[in-house]
Amino acid sequence: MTKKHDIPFKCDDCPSKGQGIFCELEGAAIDDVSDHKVVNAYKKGQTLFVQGNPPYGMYCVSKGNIKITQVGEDGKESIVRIATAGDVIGHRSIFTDQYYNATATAIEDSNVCFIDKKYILKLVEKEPSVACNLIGKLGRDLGAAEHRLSSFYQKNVRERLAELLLLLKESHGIEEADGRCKLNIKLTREEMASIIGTASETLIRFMSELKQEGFIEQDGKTIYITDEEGLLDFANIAY
Amino acid sequence: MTKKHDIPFKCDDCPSKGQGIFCELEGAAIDDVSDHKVVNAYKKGQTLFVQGNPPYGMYCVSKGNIKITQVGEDGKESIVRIATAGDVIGHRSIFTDQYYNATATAIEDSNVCFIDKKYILKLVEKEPSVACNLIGKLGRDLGAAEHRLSSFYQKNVRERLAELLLLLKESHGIEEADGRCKLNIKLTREEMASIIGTASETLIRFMSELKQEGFIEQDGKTIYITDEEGLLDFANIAY
DNA sequence: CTTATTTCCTGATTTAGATTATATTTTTGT
DNA sequence: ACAAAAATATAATCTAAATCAGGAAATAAG
Repeated sequence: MTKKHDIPFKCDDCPSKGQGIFCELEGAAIDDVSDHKVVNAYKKGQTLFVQGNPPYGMYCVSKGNIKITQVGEDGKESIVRIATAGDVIGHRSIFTDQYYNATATAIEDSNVCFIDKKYILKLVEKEPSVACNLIGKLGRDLGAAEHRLSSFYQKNVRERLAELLLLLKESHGIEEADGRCKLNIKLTREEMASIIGTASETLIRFMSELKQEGFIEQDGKTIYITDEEGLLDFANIAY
Repeated sequence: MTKKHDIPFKCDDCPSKGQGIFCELEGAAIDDVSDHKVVNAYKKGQTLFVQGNPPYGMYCVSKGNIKITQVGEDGKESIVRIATAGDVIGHRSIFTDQYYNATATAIEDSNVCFIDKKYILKLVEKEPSVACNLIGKLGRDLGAAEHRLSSFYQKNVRERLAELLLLLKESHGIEEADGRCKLNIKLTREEMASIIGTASETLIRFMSELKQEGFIEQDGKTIYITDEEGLLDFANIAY
């Protein structure tokens, strides 16, 4: 594995400051967190941790996007979650006392802080705001996972794709001057397919369809949403 | 809706004592919880709360089984989780400040305690053990949801059915004297189908297959697992 | 007890999407 | 800059599971 590069900075200077579970900590309290973390720079494709390994701490994304994947016996990869700036990863395993049941991989060059397990467990006991934010974060993630679960059964691939694009708009969308919305995340077709649980060929087919219908545009690997209403319609179509 | 029936008792006398998120509270602390709850008896089929409504508190199952479902535009129902004695329900919505995004329905006669929202929020700040147990509970639920998510894509219906039966054995299995394992939960075929995300006809077909193969037996609506190894094999089969 | 309703089961038919195959474009490494 | 590898794209075929259809059991209701 390529050696990851260390770049020290304080939580107070983090680009994702005010977004994560430490957002309510101030002064000495947040400096204390800074003193207990290590910042690592991961190149695209590098893994933070691997399914089956024991957790030694928690990760907090400062910059970039990390995919959380599960690999089946047959080698098929499913993306169960994507973590962005301000998100934590690996927290699940710490508090449930289980081995990692997923693998975390940087899908672009990212900065991620590592915080020791013991310190986090202590911090949650000491700082109710951290505990509450963590509960909230887990709660929203669980809500999202359960929503996707029912989508899987209740919707077909075209609808799930439209839903995915709208979700990515919420989480990574940037409104452009020309009225289009740029999705500020680069995913391969394979990765998009493994989020909505379909074959990449099928996903590509429906992406082409969406482009032809004029709902989305593409510039290299960057996707622009040009007609949100249309996508909403497309996502609801019942057969 | 049929009137639900109130039956007062203390947390210390709860059949699920020691299993839930309050398990580390003792003496005055647990009595304080008792003073802030109401015990309700729900008949089979009664709903605790409905998707879209605002949450006023949290539910803690004392006895019985509650299904958590999401209904799509087309009316299809997905069971996203089943809560048993010791489990909490509705906690997600309280801490994420969202409306309920699922409906909770008793699948058998059950006793469930209701705890006011304000009190719970205060308790989590005051009692680190409750916060940690809640984080652990959410973490395990999230892990289970994400596992099911990847199963959905990576496994076919027969494999998911075998997996479901093995999971039900873990959560509701009772070892019988004759070596069989009784699943102490009564689900309709429709409900089982909506857990693994398939049509009831398809589920019934594979259930018949499992019976013919001798992996399971049935007595009325009660399922017995007679060959766990066989099921494990059945769940792994790759085509 | 009899009827009605719901749940369970099995077979036939259809279809959404997986799989296979092949070509083109883009990215990566040297 | 160029070759090799990876990602994208489109079309043709195949299959797992949905849907449709009809009856048997089991439960509930009168």
